[in-house]
Amino acid sequence: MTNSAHPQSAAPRVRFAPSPTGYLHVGGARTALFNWLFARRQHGTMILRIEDTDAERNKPELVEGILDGLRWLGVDWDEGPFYQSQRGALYQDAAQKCLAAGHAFLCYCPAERYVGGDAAEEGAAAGTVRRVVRCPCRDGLPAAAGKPSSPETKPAIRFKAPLGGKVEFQDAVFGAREVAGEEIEDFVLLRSPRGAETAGLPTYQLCVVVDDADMRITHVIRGADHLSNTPKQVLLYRALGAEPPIFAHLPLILGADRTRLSKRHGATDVNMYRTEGFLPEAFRNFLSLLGWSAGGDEEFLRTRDLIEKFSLEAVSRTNGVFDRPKLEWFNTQYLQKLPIEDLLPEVAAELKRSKLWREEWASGAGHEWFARTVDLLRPRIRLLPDFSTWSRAFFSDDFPCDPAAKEKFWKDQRFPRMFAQLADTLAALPEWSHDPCDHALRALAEAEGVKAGLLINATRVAIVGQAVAPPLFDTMVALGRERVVARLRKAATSFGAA
RNA sequence: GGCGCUAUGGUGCAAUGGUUAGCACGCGGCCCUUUCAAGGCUGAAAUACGGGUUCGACUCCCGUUAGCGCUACCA
Repeated sequence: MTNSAHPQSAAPRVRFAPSPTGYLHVGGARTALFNWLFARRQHGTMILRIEDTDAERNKPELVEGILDGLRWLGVDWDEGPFYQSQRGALYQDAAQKCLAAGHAFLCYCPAERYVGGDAAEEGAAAGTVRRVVRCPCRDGLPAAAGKPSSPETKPAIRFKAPLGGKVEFQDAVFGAREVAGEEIEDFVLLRSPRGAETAGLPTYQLCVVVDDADMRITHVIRGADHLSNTPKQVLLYRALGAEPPIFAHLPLILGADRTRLSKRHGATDVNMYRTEGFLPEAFRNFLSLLGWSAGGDEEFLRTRDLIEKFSLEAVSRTNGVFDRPKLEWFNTQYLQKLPIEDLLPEVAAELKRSKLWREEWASGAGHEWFARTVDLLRPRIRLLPDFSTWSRAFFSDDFPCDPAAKEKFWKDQRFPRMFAQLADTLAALPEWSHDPCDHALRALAEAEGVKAGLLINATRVAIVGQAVAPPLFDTMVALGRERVVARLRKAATSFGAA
């Protein structure tokens, strides 16, 4: 009984559904990115939904950080954000509907009767109950388990999982999936009320399905950690009279030791990468290649390329390691290869943060100078803040002189004299450009009987305060005659004297 | 424990059942050179193991091993 709203016939609708129990982590960001790439590629709709049903672990103040992370990543959304905490009636209705239709039952078991996870292992060893597969309450025997059913006992609502048969669904990444009905446990839909005033809160399984159905999500793209839970959700879709969407489970992102990525692997908060000064497009490129590839050998893929080439079918099924060195490589690639005008705003923002920015660089000749200087600097920059630290001497006269770099030259008393001499020569140059500076310095070096390279290195330290900088004469041109001459004169008097 | 997923160099990805198994990061060497980068060239480095199927297997099937996921009144 397919209707016109069948998942595959409509324009795709996808969603990213973080829960505000922490920051936006790398794995979530990758999930968000893939949803977004898919939506943009297919001209579909991207929806943002905040899954905040866990009243205890949920921290509303974290939502803004997650949204910031998404915005920085360049992931935008067409609908939402919706909050599950504000949609309670929908879940209550759905649970009642399941109950009325016989798809669910009231469970009077105390919550602590059944345990899972590690505790289950211990329980198994002790020969006690391991897990809920078939709850004794499902046949309408509230007290069947021998539990006290006092008038105060408030039931949970559990889904009545099938005793046999198969549950099938389609996964764009993992293929056609099939699970035996008896493998699925009687999972909770509505928690039993804790305390007299609290209504039973819905569980994740109920909320996702109700919302995904209500929001007409056609493709559920999420982490592979949800793969095993999907059959339960498929059952719920059917019970609610909805057609299940197509699923696409993404392989997990692991740390260097191949365990799940966590804080001890370093930064896992996307906003930390922003703070460190990665370019969002570089981060996006790197992230997109974790569990996906465009097919060929091309790796430098700008956002438009990613959108053009993205497909769920090309997503890998293998968990991948988050390789920070490669992320850094991507960043340097973007720093170098981006059209200069695309990079300038990021650099300007960095300089503003560091209070080094000057409005005259925003337009006209000042802007041209700014663009040329950034262009000169960028092959050596690794992270955005390097522009205001490592390259500080290019944007301010207030910069430190590296003592170690200075020490290499200050013992040689010829340098102060040569700096003074060079300053005079440069000041008198008819034209301020690379070659005249070059010739002037080499002529001086020859006259003084000093190797040109040595004088070049010393001069570099004199005018930018450090041994590492772009080629000297390009640096001179970028700094401008005024600054170079002034800094040389200052070095002439302060260099030898310590 | 049960159920499931996965397996190509250290890492991320390629390879219609037929390639000397390719690219990139990282690592080593060389070139360039005015410091440091960048760039160019280059080297080492992989199909987890065992059985099948096939003329031929990284590719298909089975088993083993390992890793991971799920197994919550978390999401």
